[in-house]
This record gives sequence, C-alpha cells and structure tokens, in this order.
Amino acid sequence: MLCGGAIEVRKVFTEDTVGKEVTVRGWVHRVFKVGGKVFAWVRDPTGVVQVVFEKSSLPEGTWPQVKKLTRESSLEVRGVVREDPRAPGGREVLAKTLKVYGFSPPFPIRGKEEIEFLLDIRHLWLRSRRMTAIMKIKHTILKALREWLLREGWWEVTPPILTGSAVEGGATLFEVKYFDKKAYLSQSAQLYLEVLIYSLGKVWSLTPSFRAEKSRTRRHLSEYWHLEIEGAWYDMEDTMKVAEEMVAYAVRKVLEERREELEFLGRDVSKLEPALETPYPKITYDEAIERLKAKGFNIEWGDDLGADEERALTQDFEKPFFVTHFPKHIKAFYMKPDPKRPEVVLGYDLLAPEGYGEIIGGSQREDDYDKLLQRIKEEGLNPKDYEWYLDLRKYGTVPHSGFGLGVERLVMWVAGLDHIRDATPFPRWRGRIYP
RNA sequence: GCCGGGGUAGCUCAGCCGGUAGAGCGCCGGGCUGUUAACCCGGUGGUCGGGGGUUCGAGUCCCCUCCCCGGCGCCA
Repeated sequence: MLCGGAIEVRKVFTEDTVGKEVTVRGWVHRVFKVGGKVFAWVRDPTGVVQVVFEKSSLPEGTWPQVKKLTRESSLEVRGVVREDPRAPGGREVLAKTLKVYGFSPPFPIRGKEEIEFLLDIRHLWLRSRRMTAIMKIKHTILKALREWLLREGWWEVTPPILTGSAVEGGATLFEVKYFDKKAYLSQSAQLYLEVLIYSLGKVWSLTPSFRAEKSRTRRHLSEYWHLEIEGAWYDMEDTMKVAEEMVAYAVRKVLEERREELEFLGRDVSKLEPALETPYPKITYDEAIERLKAKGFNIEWGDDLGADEERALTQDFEKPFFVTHFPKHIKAFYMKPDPKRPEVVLGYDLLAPEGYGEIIGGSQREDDYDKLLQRIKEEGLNPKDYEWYLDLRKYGTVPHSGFGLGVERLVMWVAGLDHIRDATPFPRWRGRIYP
C-alpha cells in the first residue's frame, strides 16, 4: 500500500484484485477517446494499467474533466478491477472517481523524435519506459557492487572532488575558481585512496569523476560515476580477482532482479551469462599485439590500442577479459614496472565483450620513493604538487594495487546500450550541460 | 583538435535548373459506446540556425559564423 491508500499499478495484475475497488495513481501514458468512453493507460513506476471512464459510472460533474485528459496528465482514480481480454494485460479499472492533480499540455514526445530534440527535453524523455528500465538496471548494478565490497570487508571512504592537482596530465581537467586560487574537479580518487590504505587497508569510493576531454565517442562522458578500490598488500593479480568477482556478481544480480527490464531493452541475456563464470581470460599486451597482427592490423609493439583494435580483440571472447602488462610509456606514471621486464608495467584493463571494450583500468602502484619521483619528473609533472603523495612512499611504504571502474561503461554493456549517454540520466559531454 | 553528416511548422521530413514554402503527425472544432501508434470530416500552423554577398528576385548560389549528430585520438 502506498501513502494515501493507493496501490502500485503492477499489483492490479499480480494480486487478487478482480471485482475489488482499488485506487491507482500515476500519469496518463496514452489516452483514447472513443464515442462515450475514454480509455487512459495509467503509468506509475511499476507498470501500466488501462482505466476506463464511462459517464454513467462517474459522479456528476466529472465527465468534462475526463474529456480534457491528455498524455502525461497526473491523476488518481478509484475504481473496480475487472477482467477483460480487450485490456492490455487482461485487466482494467472501471473508474468511479477521478482526481486530476495536473493536466498536461501536448507532450512533445510521441516516438519518432530525433536524438538532438530528445536530448534537449531529456527531463521529459526520462519518463519513457526505456530510460526507466535503464535507470533500474543501473540501480541494481550500483547496489550489487556495494554489496560485494561491503561483504568482502572493504571500507567505504569519501575522497575530495575539489583537488589541487592532476592525477594524470593536466589537459583534461575542469578548472574551477577556489577562493583566490585555482582548483580542479577530480578525475580520479586514486591518489587519495592510496593515502587511506595506510590506515584502513582496503578502501573504496564511489564518486563522480570529471574529464574535460573533447571526446566525441559513444563511450565517453565528461562526468561519470567512478568506482575505485585500493588495497594495501594487494598485488596486480589480487585486484584482478576483485575486479572479476565484483563484475560477475553485478551481472548475476541484474540477471536475477532486472530480467524484465533487460527484455524490454531487447538485451540478449545469453550474451551476459558467460560473464557469471570466473576467472576471466587474461592475455598480455604482447599477445594482444600478436592477435591484432594476425587479424591484419598495422600495429607494432609499443603502440596504444585504439578503439578499432580494442573492438577487434573483444570478438575473440564471449565474456570480459583482461589485457595486462602494457608498455610503460603508454601508461600513467604511478604504475609499477614489472621487475622481470621493466619495459612493461603491472597494469591491466578489463574489456567487456561484444565490442564494448574497457570498463576497468587498474594497476599495481609504484611503491619506491626514488622511482616514483623519477617517473613524476619524466612526465614533466611538478614534484611539488605530489609531495604528499610521495610522502606515502617515505613513511612506511607498502606494495599496493587498485583499479577504477566506469559505472556507466558497465551499465552500457550489461544493458546492451549503443551509447553511454543513456547510462546516466543527465549526461554531460563536450558542450552539453542542459538540462 | 581532425574528418564526415545536418539545422525548413510543435515533431518527422520534402522542397528540381534561383521565381517570396508543402506533406504526414500533433493541436483546435465536430462525429463515433472497446480504444491498443484509433478512425472519419473541417480548421490551425513558418524570422527556412545567424550575418553578409551575388541577383530584378535566394530555403536554393558564394563567403563568414553559431549550434547539433556520427567517427577518430584520449580514457573508465
């Protein structure tokens, strides 16, 4: 029972309501006016039910309001549930009373609008069944990721969003005014998480991250939700295990709890099922290059993997897989070189299949003071900005590793979306900041 | 930043070799007692993204500019 004595629309169908009086509330999803009857499909967060209005069943004075009902008008109806094969879902509500909360002017979305228009009225588009399904899936993914981490004993911490310096390079930072100084919106909590492992051991955070890249791809947002973990005494392999177990758990939860939404989105769930099984395959960067050469790519050892290359690699796997041991020069300064092969780092990406590509990037961190300082200098960064970070290697350094997961990337793959913007209600990229 | 596509009615689009704009849907009015993207009849609807130029005349040709979409690089 909802507040005010109403029931969820779904319950009209799932509970023993036939012949009984119920109150439903929601928005008019569609309305048909036929002769002396009006059919309104009423939508709430749980479903859609057909409400039938007949003049003879309604109190004096209500009929003119019924005639004025429009799409997206909000209302409350008390009526009797009855079975009728002509009603969607086999049941409908014959209205006895109507309370209109707000009439709606003509709703601008009817189903064949262009993306540009839809993005401008995103605040209305979010009412669609498609966006609702995606947001429910995202909810379940976030819940599952949290559940897994809490169950495994990871501490949730709260790193800052306003930061004084870059994590990796300065070109992609959003600059903000900070009193009489400059500050930046965080693009990763990693450095702060590294601080916190010295007291808590295993930590994680879920925060927005910001990238000012002028990206124009279907896999980039300027603002996205970033799940990051960092563990003391975790080596690269240890965090890869965390990554695959956590992802597998999230996929399992979505398959258990969001079946209906996946179906509505047309997602082929058989493509997700292989991801339930861990461990995930692992290939080295060297092997990736070999595979790509065999596929006819013009690529040499030392080149970074581009979008086409990544997509081609995902064709070889039916579940997420790791690519490990990248050349040092294409990765961030904080990654620890492989002691056995100093030209590569102890870093990895987790790529989702079906062309989706990278959803996680992780590494073991450089834990030696001198080597880290040298890498900072090599990158042209100012060691002064990283003094506190370098201190971590001075005061009782410890081997440690971690990764960052792009929540919207994970949602995109699980839900089978063709653009990351739909994995978040109010996407920000390039110039888009409205609504 | 680079490459490609686009901006005409509220929406989706058409508009030829330059002659001051059309359709469908929506909306409004009327009709219809079971609609499922309802249907039928009538009506309504435009600074053709912005600026400049060529021309007797520009949605159409030329120049500049703004915005949007797709792709690349970068990344999660």
